[in-house]
Amino acid sequence: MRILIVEDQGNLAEALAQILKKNNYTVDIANDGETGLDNALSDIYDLIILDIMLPKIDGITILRHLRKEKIVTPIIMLTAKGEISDKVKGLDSGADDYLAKPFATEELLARIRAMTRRKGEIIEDNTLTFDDIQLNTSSLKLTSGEREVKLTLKESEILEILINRRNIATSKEIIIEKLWGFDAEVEHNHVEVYISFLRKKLSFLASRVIINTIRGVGYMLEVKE
Amino acid sequence: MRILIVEDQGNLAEALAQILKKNNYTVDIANDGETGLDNALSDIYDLIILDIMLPKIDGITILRHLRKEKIVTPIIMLTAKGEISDKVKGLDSGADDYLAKPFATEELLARIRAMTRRKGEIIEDNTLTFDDIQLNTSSLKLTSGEREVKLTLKESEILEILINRRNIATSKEIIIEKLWGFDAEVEHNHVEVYISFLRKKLSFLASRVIINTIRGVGYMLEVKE
DNA sequence: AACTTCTTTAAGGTTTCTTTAAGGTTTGCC
DNA sequence: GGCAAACCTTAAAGAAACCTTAAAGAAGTT
Repeated sequence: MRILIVEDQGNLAEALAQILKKNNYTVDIANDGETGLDNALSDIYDLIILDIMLPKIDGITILRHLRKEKIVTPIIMLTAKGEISDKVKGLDSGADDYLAKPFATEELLARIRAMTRRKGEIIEDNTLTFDDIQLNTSSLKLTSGEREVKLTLKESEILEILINRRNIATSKEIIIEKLWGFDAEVEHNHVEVYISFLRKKLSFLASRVIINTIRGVGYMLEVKE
Repeated sequence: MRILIVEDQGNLAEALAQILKKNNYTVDIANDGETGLDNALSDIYDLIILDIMLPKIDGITILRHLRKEKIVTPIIMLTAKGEISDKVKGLDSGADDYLAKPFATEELLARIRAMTRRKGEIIEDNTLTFDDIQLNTSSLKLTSGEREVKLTLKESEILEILINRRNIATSKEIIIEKLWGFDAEVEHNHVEVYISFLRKKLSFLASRVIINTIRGVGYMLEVKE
């Protein structure tokens, strides 16, 4: 799976590339609109991540050009926070999705997966299990025995991380990076609040699962007694 | 694994180099910004530790230059305590991490490991064993037979050092350096207090393991009888 | 526009860990 | 034995880290 990143901010492009490579994508970077368009025209990519503000040729123009050339590669547009009008322009011009900077790693990966999913592909079962709880990351429902609660998106994301890392403590920094992204100005207290919400819901479910605090290290799921 | 240290304070650079070499890294030192940049441009390093305040060329400039030259080696910036704006500048310019002086050896090593970790690496099992005790350095739980106690972060760090150096006495200075950093103003009594806590917990576990004092030298784990 | 739901902010409280400090004990040496 | 240095232990003060809650703010819906 080959992805092209068209982005002039070197550090952002690199960071992105790093993440994508870790997730087994092949990545190329173009630092300005001109090279970006050239590369994209080769039509060898499965996905293009395209910044709007670019030197030489801007993202919207590239997008229009590509669609005119009948290149239908899925495209995710990157836009600075708040540039809603850009969003509209992007979608109008045939972008498949857009993402505001700064964005959370997990969110980008989720969108890429959604975007590159082939039609007819088997729809996965989105259920994660840990001891007596089951989390459906798609419907955001958490179940234990006969009881069930709805989680919010952030609650579900945090629980998902904790379930996936079951045997290793997860620090607040890791959670913040996954949920809010790189340079997000998010306090530790955010995480604490959500952990508190999750604990309340777990206790409502009367589950044996508890979220254990390891002071100075992080959080970890455990089974009571 | 080859690391470049760019740092003008000779003693700090040497101390760092010592520690890294002990941990099986190959280390080069550059004493000013100019040599540092030259060396870094060779692109043979797996990691660069870069001080911000440097003669000739400062750290931030070096960093920008490297990123411009498409050198993506992970970089850890060193900053004097409290220079938060420097931190921001560093990350903005594409640094991967920063560390305030003075720093604890273990923290530096942990960050280096995190930074140089290859993708897809198996999540480690965080358990250290010595005779009849097992220490989980992630959950901070110490187990022996059926019994289990929770350790605090510092207790766990000290025990980890003792287990890793099982056949060699560990001085208070070494422990202080690893837990609090180089020039930390920490008394020997701190270590004594924690050793005392650990002994109490070991005895609660009814383990055969004891912490032996070697007067004038340090501490060492041993098995009773 | 009113409503609902989710997310963020903020404050105060609680718990736990770390540090301090002081008095006691052991050890080696003269 | 007497002394000093090194070490041990403990309680309590101090400092962090964490928890919880309520309410404000944002976003999306009807």
